[in-house]
Amino acid sequence: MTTSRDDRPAGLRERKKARTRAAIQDHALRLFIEQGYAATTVEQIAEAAEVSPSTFFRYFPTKEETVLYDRLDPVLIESFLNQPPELSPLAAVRGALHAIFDSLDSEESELERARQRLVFSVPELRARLLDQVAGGLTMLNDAVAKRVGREPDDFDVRVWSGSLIGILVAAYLASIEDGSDDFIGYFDRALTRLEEGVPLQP
Amino acid sequence: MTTSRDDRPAGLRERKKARTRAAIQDHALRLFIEQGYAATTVEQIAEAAEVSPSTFFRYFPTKEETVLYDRLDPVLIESFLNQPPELSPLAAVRGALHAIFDSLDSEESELERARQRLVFSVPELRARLLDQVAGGLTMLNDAVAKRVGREPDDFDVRVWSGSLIGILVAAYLASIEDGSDDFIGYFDRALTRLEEGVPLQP
DNA sequence: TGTCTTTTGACAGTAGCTCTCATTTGATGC
DNA sequence: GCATCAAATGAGAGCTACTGTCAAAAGACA
Repeated sequence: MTTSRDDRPAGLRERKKARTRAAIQDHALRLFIEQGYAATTVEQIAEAAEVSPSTFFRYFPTKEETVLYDRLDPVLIESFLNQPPELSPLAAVRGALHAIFDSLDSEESELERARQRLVFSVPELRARLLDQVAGGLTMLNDAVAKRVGREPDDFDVRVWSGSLIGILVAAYLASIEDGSDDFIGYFDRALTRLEEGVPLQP
Repeated sequence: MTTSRDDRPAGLRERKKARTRAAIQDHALRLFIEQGYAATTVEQIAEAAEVSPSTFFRYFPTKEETVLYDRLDPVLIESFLNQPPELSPLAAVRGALHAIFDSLDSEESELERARQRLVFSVPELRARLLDQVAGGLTMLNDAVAKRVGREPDDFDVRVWSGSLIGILVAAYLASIEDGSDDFIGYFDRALTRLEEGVPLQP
């Protein structure tokens, strides 16, 4: 049997769980946008999703996590690792970014953008997001090391990965500040600068 | 009259406030190290510092802040801005880092290191630290822009600042992982790499 | 249908944090 | 010194995120 994507919904139990999880997350996001993050209590979310508060915490360890859980992250890493081996690390990064973000339909990317706006405007969430980014740095560093055939604790590799993440964050912030939706374009330009050795003439 | 450093303790009130603040922070740090961060309650800290819990929250908005408040941060920025104008941005960064960290006596830097270890081991604190780093990026970006005579939203400037911060964080993490105390040395090497255009050959 | 396992809800409890109000304590003019 | 005012403090009530326990409900499987 061949199911197109999310392979095998399996039992009723699993499907119900997935639905509950999605319901909680959706209602949470909606309420946060409508009334603000702090002003929305877990109890309200639970009620909206028609579960008890206890159940809420069985699905999400913290209120923050309903917003922070990023479905794209693991997909991005996987895509990076699957880029053709003859590509340079930087070209592979570029390829992975495009592969993922160009595949989102307009509804998905609109929701994703709403989520990002929320994360950036709530200090609490922003802080945890950055911690995730730092975690991503380790993963990226390992992947880069593998790709260029060096050790993960190689200093050049670490510095390179660090600059890459720093550049991406800076480009992302720039796109937000400019009010632009085209963060992929910003990423591209930033990657090109890194390719050129991060020049900076007065 | 010449007071050596912290100019004019002024009134009794001010001095008492400063003492209370320091007491809270010191006892908090001590208790965190002794019993762990989560296991230490605000009530315990308040009791140790001989103030009421209400007073604790008048001095620090959150429990986290007792650890996170970094006295070196504003000093670093100031030092960067005061570096001789003929230096390149990168040389100015190097100069500022050395100016500050080389001036710490052994007790100060030991305490600072204990604080850093704590911050890095508690996810909650680490997350907020990173948010501070992101805030620092904006300040750095503005300072760099001024230094090279460009606009703060200049893309090259942003990318450069981003890569610098990313590199410093990566170098810092590397020093921690290696168990080295010489993070200044790591910073230096990382800065040199940036100077060379962040090369990475396979 | 009956049994076993997972999921759920009710409830109680802890701790971070806010707010209010009365009391104390340092600053200041006389 | 003393009276007056502003700032600092403590006591206490209250909200909410989060944890842990236990019994009831619902799906899996025979």
